[in-house]
Amino acid sequence: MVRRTKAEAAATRDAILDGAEAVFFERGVAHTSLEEIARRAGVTRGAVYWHFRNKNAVFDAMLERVQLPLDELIIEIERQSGADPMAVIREIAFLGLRKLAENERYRRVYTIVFHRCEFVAAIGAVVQRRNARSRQVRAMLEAHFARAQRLGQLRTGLTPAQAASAFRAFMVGIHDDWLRDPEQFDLSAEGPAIVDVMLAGLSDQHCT
Amino acid sequence: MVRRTKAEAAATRDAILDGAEAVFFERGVAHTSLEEIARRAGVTRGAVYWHFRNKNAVFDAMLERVQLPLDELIIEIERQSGADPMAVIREIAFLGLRKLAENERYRRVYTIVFHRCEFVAAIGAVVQRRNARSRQVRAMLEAHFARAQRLGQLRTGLTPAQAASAFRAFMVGIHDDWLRDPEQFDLSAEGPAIVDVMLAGLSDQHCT
DNA sequence: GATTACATTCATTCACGTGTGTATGTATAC
DNA sequence: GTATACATACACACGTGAATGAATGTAATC
Repeated sequence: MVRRTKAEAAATRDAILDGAEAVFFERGVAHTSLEEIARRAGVTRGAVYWHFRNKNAVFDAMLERVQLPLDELIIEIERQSGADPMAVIREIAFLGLRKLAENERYRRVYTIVFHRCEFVAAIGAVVQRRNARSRQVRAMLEAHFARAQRLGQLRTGLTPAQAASAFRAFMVGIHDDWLRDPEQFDLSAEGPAIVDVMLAGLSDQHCT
Repeated sequence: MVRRTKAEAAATRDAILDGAEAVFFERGVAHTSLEEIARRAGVTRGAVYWHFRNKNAVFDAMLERVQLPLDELIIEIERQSGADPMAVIREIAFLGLRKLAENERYRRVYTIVFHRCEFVAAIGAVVQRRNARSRQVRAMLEAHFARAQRLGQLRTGLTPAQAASAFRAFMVGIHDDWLRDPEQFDLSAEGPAIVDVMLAGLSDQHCT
């Protein structure tokens, strides 16, 4: 069982990432060995070390598999409903919750990110990339809220930065809290109502 | 250096927990050895194994050191402002943020809980206790929001369960997001305003 | 288009370090 | 004198990373 065609090699690479996803989810990133990942993927550590430098690289690649498509979707949303900033915010929130509720891979990977790994200097590059991503998202949110403010849609007395902080905290919290115990409430059913609570807090109130 | 008085023994126990706190924070729970904890505490692994069964027991004890006082404070709050349910909610939120901003031990331990450990079956008891605690908090919140609803203080169309979910997500998110990068905004200064965004979303709107 | 030469894709093996749990030693408080 | 509060020592398992092997795809050559 050796030198395969390019397509077959790509398939084993994917199998390794699938295996990593499963084992990371079950045992946590730090507690899983490359041996377990390889076994789950039906290969040996040799294959893993061929495709990836070490466990961090596996983790990294596993993240990219779900983050890249999501980034593209967000860009798409921004282009479509670019006119109304609060609508963009709302769509992004709904998109996140829908992904969580419906896409198993997304749910599993983010469970790993939130509850099955340690964000520590040892995984270096991952942490830095995550922080960079984080600041990028924050900047995007602030820009939308600033536009909302100019349109009189932001609650009076609230700065765009504060709005961004509140919204981020809320979205991060939904992920963290719900993924910790998905049985605590029905995300598909209650999600939109819960998001609208946050949006109501952020929006200027018009009394009819 | 051996058999000490009871008070001295309790002091070394505390020193071990202090060391664990520091090393867990720096390297993550899974990546720290009892040897490192012992060294930081100025003792050997022998002392650690005498006071605790294993690393999980150390982690457990470290958590209790901050959770017990916090529980008592919340009980105190509930007794004082028992009349106004939304005021209780607000006080609890403020208390949490104040602890985060001011109490270094609280901040470090919760950084560990949120970003430096893996919640996986391997740490068994801790996970179960956390889930139990979680359901308990949720029940308390729902009770307060139910009372608020009867007083006409809850946003119309919102159920107490939804309100509890939204509030929990928000508070968890503040912890998760801010602790990941405390430099991203000034929690002491902006915290109250951000909390009030959430509360505004949860409250019924009175148009004057 | 068959052969040759080389690169790819893994499997296998080995050397090494590191952490754990326990057993044992020991001096002191009680 | 005995239980306590540690320090020391030991046996063991596990994981890593690199080195090596092996078999096949692929491309160049004739």
